[in-house]
Amino acid sequence: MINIREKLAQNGLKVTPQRVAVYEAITRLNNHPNAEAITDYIKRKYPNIAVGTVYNTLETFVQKGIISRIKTNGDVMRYDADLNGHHHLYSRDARRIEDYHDEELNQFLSEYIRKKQIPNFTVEDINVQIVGKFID
Amino acid sequence: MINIREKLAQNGLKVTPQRVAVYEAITRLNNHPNAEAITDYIKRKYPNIAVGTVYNTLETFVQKGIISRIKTNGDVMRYDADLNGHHHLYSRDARRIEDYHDEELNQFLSEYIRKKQIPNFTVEDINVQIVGKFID
DNA sequence: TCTTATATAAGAATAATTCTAATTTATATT
DNA sequence: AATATAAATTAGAATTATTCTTATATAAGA
Repeated sequence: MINIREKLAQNGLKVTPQRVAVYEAITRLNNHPNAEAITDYIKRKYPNIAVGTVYNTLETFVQKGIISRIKTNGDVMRYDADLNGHHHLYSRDARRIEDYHDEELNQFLSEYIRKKQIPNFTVEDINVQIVGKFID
Repeated sequence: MINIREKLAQNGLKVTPQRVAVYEAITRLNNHPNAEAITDYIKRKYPNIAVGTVYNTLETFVQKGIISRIKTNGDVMRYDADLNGHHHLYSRDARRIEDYHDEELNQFLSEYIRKKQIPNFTVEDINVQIVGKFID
């Protein structure tokens, strides 16, 4: 578990209650929330936060590598505080997104792609989206 | 190469010049265009097409499985007329997206995921996004 | 405590997409 | 070929997510 205050300081960012709140919202919600869900969550304790601040903060965090953005299919941008290389399970409509951790798969893919040598392209990250149906 | 007129008929869709134009724009542009690029392309020959029609048409095509939408990272929705299972290479900013065809990888992944049996999830599609730098 | 660069609030602006209602058209039927 | 009708298109208004602007407030170092 990351200490967000330290992380902010390490990145030369001021430690503000808004930033701490945004980070906590993402980890607490824990379901790849979008900006609106994050804002709503924060407003329960901190009703005056401006949406612009939430968007700014999210952008800053993504730039600094504190969180990541998740690519979706027709849905709005969503965010993830888990930075351990992992993949995602998507419902068809991408409304629901869950983590899929699989170290064996990570190993295989980076090795495979490294060997394959894609011409004119330097690989930085590999990302698997598994689309299907959640049963529950 | 698919005959779009037949494809429309097969799907119970009327064969209109707008629909044909949208499909042709996506195949001709061939670089995962967004709705704006598609509209601009069509307007050169067909200046009166309404943006709403382009959006409707894209949505209809996606529903019917005639084209696919591509998930991106902060960019707008983009479209692909190539339905042969393939993956994508993304630049960091996702401005540039290229196809990555690799049948061996497809084989491996579907086999791997099938064996792995993700609990409470039925896999329908697997999608690899390779993020990195294009060299050229 | 003071200074100042940085961050935030509030709301206006923008951009992508969707919606609405009137009109037109593709296709099935005569 | 003409007609009927369900479906599609147009034009522009509406909506929604996100970004921008500017004045004010604040964190952190001196």
